[in-house]
Amino acid sequence: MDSRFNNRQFVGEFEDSENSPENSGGGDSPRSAVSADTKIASTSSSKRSRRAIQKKVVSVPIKDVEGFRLKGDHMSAPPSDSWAWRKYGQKPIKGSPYPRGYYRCSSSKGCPARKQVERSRVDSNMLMVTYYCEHNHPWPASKNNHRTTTTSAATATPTVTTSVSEEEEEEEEEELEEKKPIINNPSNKTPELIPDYRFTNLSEGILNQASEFGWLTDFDCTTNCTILESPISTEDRITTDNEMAMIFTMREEDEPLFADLGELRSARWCSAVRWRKVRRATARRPSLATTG
DNA sequence: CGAGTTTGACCCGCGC
DNA sequence: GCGCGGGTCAAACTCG
Repeated sequence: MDSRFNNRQFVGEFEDSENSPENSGGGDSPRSAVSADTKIASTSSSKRSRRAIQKKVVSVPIKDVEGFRLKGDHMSAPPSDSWAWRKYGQKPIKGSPYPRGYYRCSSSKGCPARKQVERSRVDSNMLMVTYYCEHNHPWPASKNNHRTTTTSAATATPTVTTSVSEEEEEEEEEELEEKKPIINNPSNKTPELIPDYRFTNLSEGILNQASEFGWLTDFDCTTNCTILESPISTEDRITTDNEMAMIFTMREEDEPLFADLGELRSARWCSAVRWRKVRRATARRPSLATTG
């Protein structure tokens, strides 16, 4: 355990797919002869390769979700991510005053991608959006191919977490061990002052992972990453020793990519990505100063 | 009329 | 073995 990384707070959450609720129960009902495509993250995945499941968690401040409204307990519009989603269920979640909505990708027939939307039980101003997709199935890589038909919420400020199966993590971990940069920060500089080159290797690793997630590859991590150790939300339940955050600062030339992000653009930051691999790769990194 | 949403029921894995 | 909790189904409903 590296206590330096304890007690940090992040937007979003991180779980291995196999430990996620989706794999701990239900959803594999034999009564339904339909929808092998709907079972991708269910227990039936044990018959598939564990690596077949990928999970991405995005945390969105509700205030940034244009069109997001609550009708009683119901969400009238999930956070838009440029893809079309069809709601197929909603469930109250124990311990949370807010229900969880279940969405299936409707952008292409048979698309196995799903997502779950719920309000953070810790910070009710945040929406937690969890995406699931088979590892060998292309995420809706093109925003154009998956234009959402739901109410626009394109001003959302996403914080993204990706996860991969343990099996794959182990392989990647070996690769990262080889690449692992020795990072020191004796000056305890704030993240903004930390030279980007310190994290170049890490960024490459992230990009390899991000390539699985279409739009995430839009980010040029190699030159625009800042690693955060500071709290970026009050989401304290998701702090673990294996997490850290990366902020992708936005360049002038990147702005058209985010032209529809409203306040996000003015904030000049696009996304935060926590990635367990990065945490491991930076195990030797001393504490960084926090940012606001 | 088609597409999307709501909602109660059903199923299954897990913990006790 | 049983109850609980989470995920999904599918009929009914709503909306454009």
